[in-house]
Amino acid sequence: MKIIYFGSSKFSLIVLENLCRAGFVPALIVSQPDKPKGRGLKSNPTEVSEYAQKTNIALIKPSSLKSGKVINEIAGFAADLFIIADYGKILPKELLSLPKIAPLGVHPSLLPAYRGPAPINWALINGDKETGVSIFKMNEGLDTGDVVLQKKIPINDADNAYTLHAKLAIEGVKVLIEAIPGLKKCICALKPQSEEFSSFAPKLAKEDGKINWGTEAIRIRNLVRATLGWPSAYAYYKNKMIKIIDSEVIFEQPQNKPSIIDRIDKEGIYVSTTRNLLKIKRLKPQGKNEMDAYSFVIGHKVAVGDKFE
RNA sequence: CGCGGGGUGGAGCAGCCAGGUAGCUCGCAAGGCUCAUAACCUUGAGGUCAACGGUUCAAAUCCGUUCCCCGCAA
Repeated sequence: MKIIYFGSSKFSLIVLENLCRAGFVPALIVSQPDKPKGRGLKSNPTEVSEYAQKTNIALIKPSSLKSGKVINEIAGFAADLFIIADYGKILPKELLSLPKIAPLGVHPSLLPAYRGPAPINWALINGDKETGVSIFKMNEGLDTGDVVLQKKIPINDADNAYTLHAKLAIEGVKVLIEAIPGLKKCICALKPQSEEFSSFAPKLAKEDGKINWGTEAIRIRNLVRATLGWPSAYAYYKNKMIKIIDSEVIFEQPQNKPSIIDRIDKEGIYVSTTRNLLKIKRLKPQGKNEMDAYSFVIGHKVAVGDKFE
């Protein structure tokens, strides 16, 4: 079984690692070109590229998949299967027809729900109780191909963007491996996705992390766990940006207007919302390391009645 | 060389601009008060003020260099 793997992100890396561990080592890895990121804007390889270099698997990072040169190079591998997980670009028709069996996508949602780049985050923002992974036959659309196999995964109360990413990536590989043996047979009998029930999960913007205090505590907490890592749920305290790392809903009626600090103890800072209190447990002030909410209180003389914005 | 914040006892901060015996809140230890306590009172331990060099009678503080952490931006 000759596999070509397309991927870029952390999610993709976990899928790739587990795939290799299971014995499906790709003949070629295709990732996004190095991009300037981080402090100093240095050009850095994607996590998948790094892995390829570390393990000495052939790697290409084309800036475009449409050039004849790139297509020829990929065609030269005569692959049986493409596996595409969070690659970041749509594959053109010429490429999709190359693999002998099929181009397979791994997507961390129950398609046709949450098509697009940020399905995990949006499932958390919306407070969903379950999500899942889908293995589908890639076509020219954005996560619109016929579904081969799906698995539902419950979302626990303790889950956040990190844990759910990891969980879905690991489950995704399992389902993928399960799907491979019977592929040839089932690939022609697939049913198309229902357009009627489809939804789109757009990429998150910095602004999506901004906390709106004029809502229920539960929704703010969902935002906190959904955006952990990036872009992070944030608010302003005395004109400084504070990212909320960990929070909890306290089922008590707030004594103050939304965004006012209702109570403080060693466990955290309790902020009023339109319904219930939001307990901030860990946070990260602008330019500082992450810390317990109480440490922040101690160093910054935070008082009951102070306001977040 | 993209822009910016920061490195001060275990934690979070003040002090730096206008150099002159290291401070605050918390934690920790011991003692006290108390039926009792995470509450309160008293006492105490713990710091080469990131590193190196310079200026000075004197540097956490001024000047220079280096290392490390973080935010923005992507």
